[in-house]
Amino acid sequence: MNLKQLAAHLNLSQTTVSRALNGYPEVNEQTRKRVMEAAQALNYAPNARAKGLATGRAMAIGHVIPMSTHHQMMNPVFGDFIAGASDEYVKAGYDMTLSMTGDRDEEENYRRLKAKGNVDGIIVHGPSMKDPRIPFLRQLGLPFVVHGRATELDLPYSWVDMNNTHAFQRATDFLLDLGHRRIALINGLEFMDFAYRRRVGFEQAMSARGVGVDPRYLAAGEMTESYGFETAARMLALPDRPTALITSSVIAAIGIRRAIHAAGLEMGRDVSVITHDDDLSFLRNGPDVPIFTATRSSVYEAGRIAASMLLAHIADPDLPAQPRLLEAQLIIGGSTGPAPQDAR
Amino acid sequence: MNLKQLAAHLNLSQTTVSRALNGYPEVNEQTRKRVMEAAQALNYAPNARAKGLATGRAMAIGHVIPMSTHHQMMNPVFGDFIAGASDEYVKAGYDMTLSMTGDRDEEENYRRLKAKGNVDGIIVHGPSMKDPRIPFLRQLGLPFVVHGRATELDLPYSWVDMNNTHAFQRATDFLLDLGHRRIALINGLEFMDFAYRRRVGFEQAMSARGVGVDPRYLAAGEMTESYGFETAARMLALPDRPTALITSSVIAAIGIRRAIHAAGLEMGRDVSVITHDDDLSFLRNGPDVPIFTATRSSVYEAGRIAASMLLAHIADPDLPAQPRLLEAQLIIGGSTGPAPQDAR
DNA sequence: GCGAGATACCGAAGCGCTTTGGAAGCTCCA
DNA sequence: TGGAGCTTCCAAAGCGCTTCGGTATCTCGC
Repeated sequence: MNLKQLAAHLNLSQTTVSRALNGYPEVNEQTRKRVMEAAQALNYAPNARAKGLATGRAMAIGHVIPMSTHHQMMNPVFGDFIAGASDEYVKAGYDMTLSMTGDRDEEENYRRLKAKGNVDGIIVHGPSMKDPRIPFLRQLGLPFVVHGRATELDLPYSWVDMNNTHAFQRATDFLLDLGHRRIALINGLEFMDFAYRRRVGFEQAMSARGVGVDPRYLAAGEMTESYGFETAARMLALPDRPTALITSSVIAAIGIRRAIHAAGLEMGRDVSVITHDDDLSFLRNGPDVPIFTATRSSVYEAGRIAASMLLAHIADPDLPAQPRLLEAQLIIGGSTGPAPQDAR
Repeated sequence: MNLKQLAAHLNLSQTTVSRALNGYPEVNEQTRKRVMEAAQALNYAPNARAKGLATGRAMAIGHVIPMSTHHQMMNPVFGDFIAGASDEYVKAGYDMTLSMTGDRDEEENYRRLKAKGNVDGIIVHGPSMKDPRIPFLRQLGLPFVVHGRATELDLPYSWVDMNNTHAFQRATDFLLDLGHRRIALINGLEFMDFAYRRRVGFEQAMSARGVGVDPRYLAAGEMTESYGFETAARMLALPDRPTALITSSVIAAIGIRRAIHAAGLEMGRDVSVITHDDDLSFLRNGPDVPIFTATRSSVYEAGRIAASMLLAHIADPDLPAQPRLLEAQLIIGGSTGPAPQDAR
């Protein structure tokens, strides 16, 4: 069933039917109703490709996920972000297309995406500190919004990011207030912008109190359970082991908890833990009393915001670049407590 | 840059340029080379919408994710599956589009997907035991492959699924061999086909040895960490607590581990645990010595297989429906051991 | 030296939609 | 009563590609 057939069936021209369906004013309300009903009954839906060809708009958004270390990065956060974005797209009648790219020929990839013309804009995931994709996309002229940002780039572009620095500053301050001094940071890979910023926040809080950062208490890696476990186990084996650990993800925190138990210690008493919590749908940090004290910021929400910003940019290409900084909550759970007396 | 311009630039007809680019034989090799080079230099890429309109093929696959309990289902497994599928699509030059649907008006959704014509086939995720989508899609005539299957449906259709029944049968047998008798199952939601099959496997193994299943040892719910924790905590508080637990996901298993520790017990000694392990990229079950004894089957691999099956169906619509059953490995980790003497 | 068969190219139609540029038919007032 | 001004509709062009149906040129065997 296509427009032509529908028009013939209604004894109307394609023009009129098209206009009736798209809400143009120059069509009689009765006619419109008749058209709508027929379309419904024959379950006609306009062919998206033809529509796109005629209008020059794809009505679709591309999400490009870099898979740096081959699939390692296909991380759990992504699902929730996508879900949030999708909710916005659905409302606006947009589709969502996914492409995973290796880091190789990334530019070529975006260029094709534009030339092929099946997206009207893209969301950039997982920016590094000086992400070359950002200047490239600006020059390419395809609307885009970055989830996160690139610290070392001084260009106007739209992004939505959590205030990583501030969140980790607060988390660190909280631990310092509890008397902790030997505080460790088990961070994500630090070429990723979010991880870099988190370390900065941590270090700022420490130096603001005149507390030194022991390099043995710093680690950065892929945020897996086993990375959390191994790193924490190593640190806890030190003669002057840290009394508190801050980490970047609940998954790593779970590994840390395991290491604490394995060392015969108790989390929240012997060793405090604060994690960042993306509020993932399948990894709730305890429904009522949170297991972990955490800096929390919903990545689902970030997805929604990024999507609606992008849609705004598409609707009005002259819209100036727009930054959007989300503050994390600091929620208190059972994983933190005052520093043990003997460690003060 | 479009075909017309490229053709003009080369002093050739659109026809010839098109044929040169698409590898048709009726074009001089020198001409083809010249065309290819010009296309590369001017970085021309054919407009996908126009191409689709002309060929009737979208060169894209749709993934439809049901979000039953509003986002709860946006589960961690999905990311890895998609990554696997994507690898196949890239090779074949296909794109991937995602749509998340509520359970409401699901049919309408698929119908639109077909009418809009921006996918050539779809992958169905998370089938329930009598999933209405399957008969509907068959009737709709859009090629599809199901990840999982619908036990109560007796229709030919293509699917790729893990042998859930057999995997859980083996896991149960393994525990029985270790002398366990009070074995609990903490399962996923049992209207989901995979969860149902896992319970069947469990029960079959138990009854084959004449061991009864205590209803207090059975639970089914959303596979979150806290569900694992709470359920296990409840069961472990029973006077005749289970000596072994089988569960459906590593995430739940992590919660179970926490409950075991919280009860002052040791996993692998006082209580054994076997989990199913989807071999997720961000949740490796211990790189060398697995933490959990597990039935393992890579969902990334399932994604690859499903995708390539679907592509085959698209290439040849007459291909008969094809089932594909993947066997899980039973890998031994540190979470299982002989049943405690006093429980035998 | 001529027709058959390759070879290498081209013109134009058509995919299903939107949208421009009218054109009927109607109302309504001078 | 006639034409200005609406309202309501339509024919046809065009979006960028593929592909059908040709055509011109060349090769080659007899």
